[in-house]
Amino acid sequence: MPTATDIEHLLRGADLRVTRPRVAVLGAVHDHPHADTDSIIRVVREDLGEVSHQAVYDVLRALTSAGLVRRIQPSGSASRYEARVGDNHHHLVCRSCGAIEDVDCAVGATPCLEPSEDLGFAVDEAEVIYWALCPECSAREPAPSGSPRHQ
Amino acid sequence: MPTATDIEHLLRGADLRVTRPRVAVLGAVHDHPHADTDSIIRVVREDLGEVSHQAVYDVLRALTSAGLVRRIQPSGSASRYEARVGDNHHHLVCRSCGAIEDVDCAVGATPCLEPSEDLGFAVDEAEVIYWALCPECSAREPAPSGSPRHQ
DNA sequence: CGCTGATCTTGACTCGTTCCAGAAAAGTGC
DNA sequence: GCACTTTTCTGGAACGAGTCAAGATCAGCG
Repeated sequence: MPTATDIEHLLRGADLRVTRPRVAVLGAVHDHPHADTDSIIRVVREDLGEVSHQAVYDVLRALTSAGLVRRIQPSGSASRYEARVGDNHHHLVCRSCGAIEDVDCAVGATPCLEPSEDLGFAVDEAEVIYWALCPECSAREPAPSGSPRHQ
Repeated sequence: MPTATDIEHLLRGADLRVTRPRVAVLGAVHDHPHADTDSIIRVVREDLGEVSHQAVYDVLRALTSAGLVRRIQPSGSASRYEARVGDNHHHLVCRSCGAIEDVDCAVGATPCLEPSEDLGFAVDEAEVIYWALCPECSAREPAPSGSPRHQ
């Protein structure tokens, strides 16, 4: 939970101008990991009053390409963002309700970053998604028989 | 490359009615691994003449939930489908051109299907994507400086 | 052959996201 | 503080991927 000043430093460190929308968005992403764009817009507006959705999209793009946030797009749901970057952790995603949890890399420090054969590709990231049913959902619909609906 | 009859058997084996669109779609997925929905529609139409996009979407959904094809959705690109199912292999995806290659699981037979801590989630699949630059693209734009555009 | 429910067609529609352009506002370096 | 540049705002409009709904058609069964 970085303070407003921490966030300011983060922005400056990434050569980004410090603006109120940026501080608010980055703060929102820190406070609500895995939030989708819509929730972020809502949180930011609670904080600042009216902010155009356009601005939020712009800011999220800027932060993403500066590497301050990471964008994740699990199948069939809108983009989500998280501020935990740099460490390479993975995600548990519930097929039913879409809940997302962080998990540390199963294999080790420099984890799964190496496919068995790289075919000449220059790999820079390994993204792992564990598809699952979260405890609540597996209680509700015990056997994910047939086809799990994860739209 | 299964023949039309093979495909028919596959469909029947999965308790699916054998219709011309289904045969064509399943054939197309076999012939064009990692094709997106649009390309599949195009291929199917070359084969059968007019087919509604709706039908193709329906068929792909049916095939996916029957387990005859697998749906993959790398962040920021449309759904793609492949007919190689059952073995759990992973994908190399080029950030620049979107090319996809199969790679076998790096870790072993029952591979990455276990996060370090599962938080009570019932994991049924681990999806691994290696983000990379393919040989052609890394020749073209040597240093992927700044933010790779992979929209 | 004829029924029946599964499948396909048609066309409109939602959703999340991006693009546009000009004007206003705000951050930064001097 | 000022000028310069970037960012944001307004309010569109446009986009692609995917979905919905109603009716027509077809596969598979007896």
